This record gives sequence, structure tokens and C-alpha cells, in this order.
Amino acid sequence: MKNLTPKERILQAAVYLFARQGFDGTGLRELAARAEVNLAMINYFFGSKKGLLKEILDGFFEGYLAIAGKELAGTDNLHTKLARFINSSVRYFDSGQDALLVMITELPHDDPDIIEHKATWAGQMAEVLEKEICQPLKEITGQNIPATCIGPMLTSLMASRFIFAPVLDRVRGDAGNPVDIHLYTEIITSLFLQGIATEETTSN
Amino acid sequence: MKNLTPKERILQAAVYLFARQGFDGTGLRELAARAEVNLAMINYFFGSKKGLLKEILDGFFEGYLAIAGKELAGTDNLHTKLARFINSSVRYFDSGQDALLVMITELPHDDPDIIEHKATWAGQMAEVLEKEICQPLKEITGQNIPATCIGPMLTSLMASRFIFAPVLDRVRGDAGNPVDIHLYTEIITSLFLQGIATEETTSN
Amino acid sequence: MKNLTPKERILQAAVYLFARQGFDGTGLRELAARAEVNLAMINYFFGSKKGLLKEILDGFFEGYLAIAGKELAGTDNLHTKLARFINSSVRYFDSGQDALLVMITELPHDDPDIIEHKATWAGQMAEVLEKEICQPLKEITGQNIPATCIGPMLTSLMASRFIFAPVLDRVRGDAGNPVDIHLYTEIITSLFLQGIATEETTSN
Amino acid sequence: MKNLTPKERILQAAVYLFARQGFDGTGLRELAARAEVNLAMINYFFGSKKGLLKEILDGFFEGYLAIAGKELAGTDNLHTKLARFINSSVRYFDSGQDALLVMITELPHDDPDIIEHKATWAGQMAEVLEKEICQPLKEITGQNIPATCIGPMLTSLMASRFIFAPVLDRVRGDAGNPVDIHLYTEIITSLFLQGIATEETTSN
DNA sequence: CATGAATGAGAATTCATTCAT
DNA sequence: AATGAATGAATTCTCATTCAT
Repeated sequence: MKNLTPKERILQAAVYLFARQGFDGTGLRELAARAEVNLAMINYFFGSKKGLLKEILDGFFEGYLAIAGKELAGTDNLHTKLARFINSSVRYFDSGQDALLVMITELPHDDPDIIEHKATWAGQMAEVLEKEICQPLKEITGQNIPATCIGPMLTSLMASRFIFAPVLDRVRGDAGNPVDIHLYTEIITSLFLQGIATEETTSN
Repeated sequence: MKNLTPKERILQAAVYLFARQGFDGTGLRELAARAEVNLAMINYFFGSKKGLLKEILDGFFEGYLAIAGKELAGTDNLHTKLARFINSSVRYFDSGQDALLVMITELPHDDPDIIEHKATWAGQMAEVLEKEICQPLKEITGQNIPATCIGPMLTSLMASRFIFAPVLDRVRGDAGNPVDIHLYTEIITSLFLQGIATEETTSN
Repeated sequence: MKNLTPKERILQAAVYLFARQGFDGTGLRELAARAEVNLAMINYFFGSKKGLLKEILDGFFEGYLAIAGKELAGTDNLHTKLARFINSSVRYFDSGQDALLVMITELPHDDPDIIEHKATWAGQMAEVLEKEICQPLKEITGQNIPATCIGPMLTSLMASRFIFAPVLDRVRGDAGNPVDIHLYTEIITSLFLQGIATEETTSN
Repeated sequence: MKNLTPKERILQAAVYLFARQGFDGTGLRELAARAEVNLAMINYFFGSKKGLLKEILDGFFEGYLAIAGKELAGTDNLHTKLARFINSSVRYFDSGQDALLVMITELPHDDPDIIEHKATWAGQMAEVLEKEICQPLKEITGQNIPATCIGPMLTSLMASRFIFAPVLDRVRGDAGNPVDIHLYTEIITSLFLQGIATEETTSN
């Protein structure tokens, strides 16, 4: 872990701490200590604390957008593409839980700089979803649900386990066994595509 | 708005600011100014800034839990009960968007005091869901999805619009027309119960 | 302890806390809590925090001065009188250790109000000592040591055990057995009258 | 006085103010102003206000212990060594009156951090005194007075003039002439070694 | 590149005190 | 006599940032 460059160490420490204490709840001193880096280097590399946050968000969105672009493109049917997207996204979220949490928890906060930045990424994401999900959906079912509605829903759904993780660890206690990550993916996929309780649906 | 008691004004200002700037991002000075209250009164009434957060979270969870208790109880079939719960919850979230955002964004942060507090509420919620949703679901479909999985999913799903709201306002621009709240409720309900793209489901 | 008047409870709590945390280190809230009294009552009874300190100092000095007046007066020889004075004083200090500590630790601090107050008492004490100790001493030994020198020396000497008590408790550990109070009195008396190591004195 | 480093200026101002107003009675703002230093530098250099106090106490104890080690060691007889020790100590106290007062007035206060710290020093001092004073004394006179008794007595006695100084200045008025410091040393030494009123002792 | 020193602004909290009831 | 509410000032301490070296 010491064979990372200072900049990488800072980034890594920042994701870790921001996820657990929030952006405003984390001091640069604490961050510098964890990254084993001189305090002044943070501003040296990232210009400001906010610049550091931007870089983290950038990294997360870039990867997420890439997944959307890759898994949703092509000529496969919508089901297949969605299943693929959910699968990849959940794995992405899982492998970068901290970055996901930073994104989610900083989403609603209305710092002018940051919100503009987030909107840019969200806009690009919406474009992809609009083209690859909403349009096909409209053709099939007639429903016209905008990407700005379905995107958040899908993202929140996939992220739910990670958002609630710290609390759930306490709820279940030490002996609790959370749902396996693969099962979790299946549940999400199944829920999103067929809803819950399909049996009952037909019986009623 | 001035005919509220100081304590109410503080609470109101706190929800407003915490939702927009985060708990740590909000200073007590700013809060006191907005509540038109002397700075020292906040500690006088709530003991500490954290005490104020706890009271906000309490208020939110109490209402949410009450809805779960009310709408999910009874002998109606699962579909009906879920539809009712979603309907009430979304309306609850909508009418108290700020409190919802405070809850969501503070969820992952691992302050020892707060996390314990949140876990208590989450535990109670999980009990209700376990009994009223998970058990019936198991009997009907055979699936054994724990409440600690389905609770977060459902909550995140219903909250998605509000979590992303500030960003989406920018994405859509000023002329954007978000989905109507009733339609939003319908979409959530439909998604949760039957999944998306049901037509295609049967055709495939 | 609850059958004391509020005023007495305040005084008692104040002596206790001032001795352990100092005057400035003790908050009125803490004091009110310990005295099981409403915060506002302290100012009600004593006018101010400083008024409370004055009353404590008054109580101590009054008792100390009374002892000096009683034990040093009369026609007995100086030795006898001094032994009596030391005996009574040490017993007085022992029975009111907290008040003694408050007096000692607040002595050097130069708050204008308080210092004037202390000087008044010290002046009265000096008069007694001058007449009952210094004058006789001068007649006997020819030494002219002023009361403003001998008073502090004698008082500090007798108080030494109490001043260092909290620290010594740690030094000796839990199993430490401090010198018995009667022996302590004897040591002080003997030291003051004959000095330490008298045997050697004669041999040298 | 300006050609001292900021850290030195802080230390100097702190000793001055703590001696006159007590540790808790002195604000960091006032201290920073007197040291002509930015407020934040105090915490920067000393970590906390308490850290500053610790450094002051360290400085004092270190010097005092060094004197004990130097003046009490050796093969001279006890009288000579004690006289030397008293002489050096009084001179040390006189040259650092403020530090002495800080030590004395903070002695009884039972802050956990500080008391532990003080106990460490007191323990070392007690060891020296035990070996160099108490043991010889026992051999000569048969008296077994522990160092934890004789140490406080001796220290308090030598410090008496400085503890009472602020009050005595008022008692004597402006024209008062306190005992010369050399005479003071002689009185202490004589008192400690032969007691007061030796003539009378033999005559009675 | 890297760092220790330095800073002004602001953080949350506690203070002793007042006053209407 | 007694109290809960309220307050302005001050508390210690941390903040992100800058800069000379």
C-alpha cells in the first residue's frame, strides 16, 4: 500500500473517509495522516478539497457511464441488456462501495460547483438510458417513462444494499448473514424485470 | 412562520439546511440565523448539534414506521397492502422531502452515536417488514428474501426521485417537466409488483 | 444531606468543586447540579460566582483567625502556645481540607476584588501573629522576623500535606499509608520548634 | 523580547498569566495577544491548552529535580546538604516565581491527565529525598519520616513567601519592606535545621 | 517536489448572568 | 422563594489554505 504514488494514496484515503464521515465531516489533516502524506500536498495535487471530491466523483461516473454504454448497447433484446447492465453495475458498485457512497451522499447537496459537475455526468447518463432503455420500452409497452425517472430508480435500487450497509450490520448483529452478492443481483434483476410476487400476480 | 416556538423554528431550519448542505456542512450560526433564534438556544434545547440530528431522524422514522404498521397490517392480500404502503410512503416522502434526504445522506456515515440510533429504528422497521411482507411472500412464491434486503430496496426505490432531485433539476433545465407525483407512485408500484416491460416478459 | 437548606447545599458543593477543579474550572451548572439546586438560585443567594468564593474564604479565615486568637493568647510560654496553635490549626485544616485548598490555590491569583478581601483577613492574622509570636520571639532570641514572613511559613508548613494530597495519593499508590494525622501534627510541631535532626545539630 | 521564537513567547506569556489568573482563568486569546502570536499557533505548537500547562510543569519539575539530585548527593553531612539544597531551591523558586506558583496552584486540581503527569515527577522527587534525606535521618535520629511527608513540607516552606506574595504586598502596603531573599533563605534553613526559638528550647 | 510554519475565519460549545413569571 | 427560558460574550479548538524555503 506504500508503493502507491502520493496522489493515489490521497485519493484512496479520501474515498475511504468521505464514505464513512462525509465530505464535510472529514478534515484534511486526518486525510493526510491516513494517506501518509504531507498536509500541503493535498492542495498541491488537487487544488482544493473540493477538487479532490470532483476527481472522486469523476472516477465513479466515468466507470458507471462506461458500463451503461457497453452493456446497454447492441441489438439484444431489452431484457437481456438490462440484466447485463444490472449485473455489471452491481459488481461495479460492490467493488467500489466507498466511491458509490460518496456519490450518493453528496448527490443531494447543493454546492453550486459540485452540482453543476454532477449534472453534466447525469445528463450523459440520461442520454444513454433514454436511447437504450426508454425508447425501446416505449415501443414495446407504450409507456413513456423518462430516463430522469428510470435512471434514479434503477441506480437507487442497485445501490440500496450499500447505502444501508452500515446500519444493517448493526441490525443483524454479528451473526447476521446478509444476502450473497450474486443472489442480491438476481433479486434486483428479477424485481426489475418481473416484479415481486409474480405467482400471486397471475393467481389474482 | 414566526408564530412557531423557537424549538420548532430550529427544527424546521435544521431540516431545510441539513438536506441541502449536509449535517457537517451546516454551521450552527447559519442555522440560528435562519431560525431567527439565538445561537445558544440550539444547545439549550437539543443539548448538541447531534441531538438535533437525532430528533430529526426520530421524527422521520416514527412517521415512516407508523405508515408501515398501518398500511401493511390487516388481512388484505399482499398486492393490495404493498400498493397501499407505497402510496402512503411516497406521499410521506414527498411531503417531507428534506427530512428524507437528511435520513438518506446521513445513513452511511458511521458516527457511533448516530448509527446505533438509526439501527434501532431500522430494526423495528425490519420486524414489521419481515412479518407483513417477507413471510407472506415466502408462502406464496417460496422465495426467502430477508427484510434487511427488501426494506432497503423498497425504501431506496421510493426515495429515488428525491435523492436525485437537485441534480435532475439541472439536467432537465428549467423547462423540464418531471413526472407527476401520482404517476411516479404508479410507476413504482407497478415496477415493484410486476416489474418493468411486462408485455415483453410474456412474449419472451 | 438533603435536609440542608439550598444555600448550605450550594456552599458545600462549591467548596467541594472549587477544591478539586479550581474556581475558574468549575461551572455554575455543574455546581447547581451537585447542590441539587436551580441554576438561578446561586446568583440569587450569592449575587455572583465571586460572591460565593468570598463567602467560602470568609468562612475559612474566620475560623483560622479565631484559632489564632484563642490558642496564641494568654501567658503561657511561646512553645506551649505554638504547640497548641499548630495542633488546633492542623485539626482545623484536616476537618476542612477542601476550604483550605480553595484558600491556598486562590491565594496567588490577582483578581482585584478577591485580593483586597484576602488582604484584609491576612492583615488581621498578621496583627495577631506579630503580637503573640514575633514580639515574644524577639525578646527571647533577638531575632526580628516579621509576621508577614512567619505567618506564610507556618501556614504553608501545616497545609503541606493537604496541598500535595491528590498527587501523593498517586505516588504512593493504593497501598500507600500516609503518615497518621496525629503523627503529622507532632512532626510539624517538632520541626517548627526544634528543627529536624536535632541530634546531629548538637553533634556538629 | 521580540527576538524570541513564537514558541518561547507563548511559554513565557503562559507562565506569566497562569501564575496571576490561574490556568482556567486565562483565555487563549489573552495569551496569544500577550505573546504577540496568532491564536492558532498555541494549538499548533502545544496541541492543546493542557499541553501547554504540561510543558510548563515539566520545565519546573525538571529544574527542581536537577537541584535535588545535585545538592543532596555526595558524602557531606546531612546538615550541609540540606542547607545547600534549601539555598539552591529558594534561589530557583525566586528566579522562576511564576512557574512555581503555577505548579503550586495547579497541584491540588484533579484533572486526570495532569495529575498523572504531576505524580510521575513527584515520584522521582520522592525517590531522591527518600535516599538522600530520609534514610540518613533515620540513621541519625531514629525517626522514620517518609519522603512523601518531608518533601511537601520542605517545598511548601520554601515556597511560602511566593505563594503569599500577592496578598502580602497589600498587607504591607506600598512602603512595606519584605524580608530580603538571603535572609529568607537563612530563616528557612535555620528553621528547618534547628527550629524556631532555640534559646527558649534549652531554657525551658 | 515537498514541507513546516503560519493564519484568519469559523467551528461547536459553555459561560455567568438576567428576567419574567 | 424559586425557576425555565433566554442571551451575548467568550470559551477551546479545528478548519482549509497559503507561502517561504
